Amino acid sequence: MTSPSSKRSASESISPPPSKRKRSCSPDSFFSDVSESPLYVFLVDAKLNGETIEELISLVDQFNLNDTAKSQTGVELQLSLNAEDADIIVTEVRMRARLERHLDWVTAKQKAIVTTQWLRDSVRSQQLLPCGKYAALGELYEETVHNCPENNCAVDAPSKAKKENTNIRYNHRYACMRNSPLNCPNQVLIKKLAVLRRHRELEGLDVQALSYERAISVLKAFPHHITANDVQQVSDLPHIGPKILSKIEEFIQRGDITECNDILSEARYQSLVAFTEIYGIGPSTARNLYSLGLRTIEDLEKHYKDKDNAKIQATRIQAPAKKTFTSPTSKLRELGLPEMTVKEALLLREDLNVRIPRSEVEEIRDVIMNELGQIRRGCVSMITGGYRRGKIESNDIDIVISHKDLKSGGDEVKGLCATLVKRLYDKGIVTHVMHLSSFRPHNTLRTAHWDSLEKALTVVKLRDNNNNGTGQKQNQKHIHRRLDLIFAAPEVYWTAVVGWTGSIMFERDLRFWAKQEKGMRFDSSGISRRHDSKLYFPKSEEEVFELLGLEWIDPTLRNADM
DNA sequence: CGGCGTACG
DNA sequence: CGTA
DNA sequence: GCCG
Repeated sequence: MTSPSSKRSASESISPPPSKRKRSCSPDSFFSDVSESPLYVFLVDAKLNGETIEELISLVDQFNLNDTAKSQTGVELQLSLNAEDADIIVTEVRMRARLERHLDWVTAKQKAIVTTQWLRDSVRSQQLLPCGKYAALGELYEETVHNCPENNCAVDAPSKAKKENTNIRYNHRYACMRNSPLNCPNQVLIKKLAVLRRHRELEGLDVQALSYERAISVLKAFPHHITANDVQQVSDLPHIGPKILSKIEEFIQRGDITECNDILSEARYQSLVAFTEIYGIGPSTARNLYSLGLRTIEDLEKHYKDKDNAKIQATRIQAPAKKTFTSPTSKLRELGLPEMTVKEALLLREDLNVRIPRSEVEEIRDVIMNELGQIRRGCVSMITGGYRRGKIESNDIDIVISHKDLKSGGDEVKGLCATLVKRLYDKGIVTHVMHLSSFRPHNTLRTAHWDSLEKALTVVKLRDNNNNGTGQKQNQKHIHRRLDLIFAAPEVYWTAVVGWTGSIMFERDLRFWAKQEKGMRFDSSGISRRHDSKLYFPKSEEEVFELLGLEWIDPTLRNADM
C-alpha cells in the first residue's frame, strides 16, 4: 500500500501535545508535531514586481491546499501584514540598509530572513526547508538559521526525513509519474516554448505540437531554474531532443528565442489565435477563415452577420463531399433547447475569456447542487478541473456528480443530466447548451448497466445580487461562465474524478501508461483490462492510482500543462 | 519506422 | 472538425 | 519532434 492515507497515518496515530510551535529534533516527532497556529510569512515588496508578488502569494495558497505538505509539516502558512508579527521574512533585498527601510534591525534579528527561492523550493518539496542555504543577508545568517521555523536542528536535518517518493521523479517519461506544480522555476522559458507549440498547432502540425507539449510538460516538473550549468541535465530529460534542446540553449544564452519573436510578429499567427478564441472554431476553421481574407474578430462579425443560423459545427468552408454529419442537435431539440451558433459564440467571447475566481466557482457549484437537490436526494459532487489542481482562477468549471448509493448501479443518476440541464435552463441559470450526451460502457455484452456517464457542456449566468433591502453587499455583476457537468454511475465515480481533474497532458499519459505498461484501458467511464475487457471499480482516488500501479500524486501536482 | 489518449456529436 |  |  502506497496510498497517501497510509503515509499520513504516521502523523495521525500520535496525538501531538498542544505545543507552541517549537520543533524538536527527534525523528519520531518530526511529522507528528502539529502546531495550532499558522506560520506567518511577511513579504518585503521592495525589489519585487507585481507578477512576482502574485506568484509568491499563490505559492502560499498552494502550500496550504496541498494535503501532503500540510500533513508532513503540520503547519499552515499565512501572510502577515507586518514584519513584527511574522515568523519568517521573505525578500529579494540583500543589503542591510535597504532592508532597514522596511523593518527595524532589532526585529530583523529575531526572524528568519530568507530569499524568495526558499518559498518556491519549500512549496515544491512540500516541506519547510532549512533556512541556512536561503539566508537573504549574510550578516543575519546565524539568526536566520536559529530562527528558522523548519526546526532547531542542524542545517542538514531534513535529509533523514526524506520521504521515499518526494521529487526524484521529475525526469520520468510519463507525466503521471512526475510532480508538476502550478508554478515552476522555468515559467519564462516555458511560455516561449508554448508559443512555438501553439504556432505548430495552428498550422496543423499536430505531431510537432505534441512534441513541444511533452517537452513543456517535462520542464514544468524540473525542480530548479535552468542555467548554463544544467544543459547536460536538461538534455538528459525525456522528450527533450536536439531541436528543442537548441531552443532551450538559445534561451539560456540570450534570454530569448528568436523563432518565438518571429511567430509573435506574424499577422497570420495573431489572426489565427484570435479566431480560435471563439468557442467552436479550431485551427482548421481558423485557417479557412483566414484564407477567405478575414483577419480580425470584426471581420468575423461581418462575415457571420446575416447567417443567424450558422451552426457552430457548420463553419467548415469546404464541405466534406460525402457524409453529412448526423445532426448534433437532435438531443437538444428533444428538450426544446436552442443550439449554439457562431453568432452566439461571438457574443460570448468576451465573457468566456475572463478567468473565474475560486469563490465564484464555489458559488456556482452551490447553486447547481441546490437545484439538483430538489430533483434527487443523495447526490454527491466534486469540483474537478483546474480548480481542484489549485488554480487561483479557472477557465471553466467542471463538476463531477454521482450518487452515494453504490448499489443502485447508476439508476439514481440515469437521465439526471438532461433533467437538471432542462431545469437550469428554464430557470435562466443555464443560458446555452453546447453539448448533451451519454457514454456507453465498453463492454457491449453487458445488459445490466446502461450508460455509465452523462455529460453536459453549458454556459451559465447567475442572477446578479440586486441588493434591495440589505444594501450592504457588494453588487457583483455576474457574467457568462463555462460549466461542464459530468454525471457518473457510483461505481465509476472515482475514475471520473481522476479523468476530469486533469491536466490534459497528465490525462494523456495516464491513458498511455495504462496501455503501454499495464495492458489496461483507462477512460473516464471506467478502467478495464485490455485483453478481456474485465472492468474495475476503484472505491477511492487512491485506488485508481494503485490499480494502475502509479504512485499517488496530489491534484495540485498534476499541472503538467503550460 | 510506427506511434503518439480516447470518446462523442 | 471541435471539445473535454 | 521524440521515443522505443
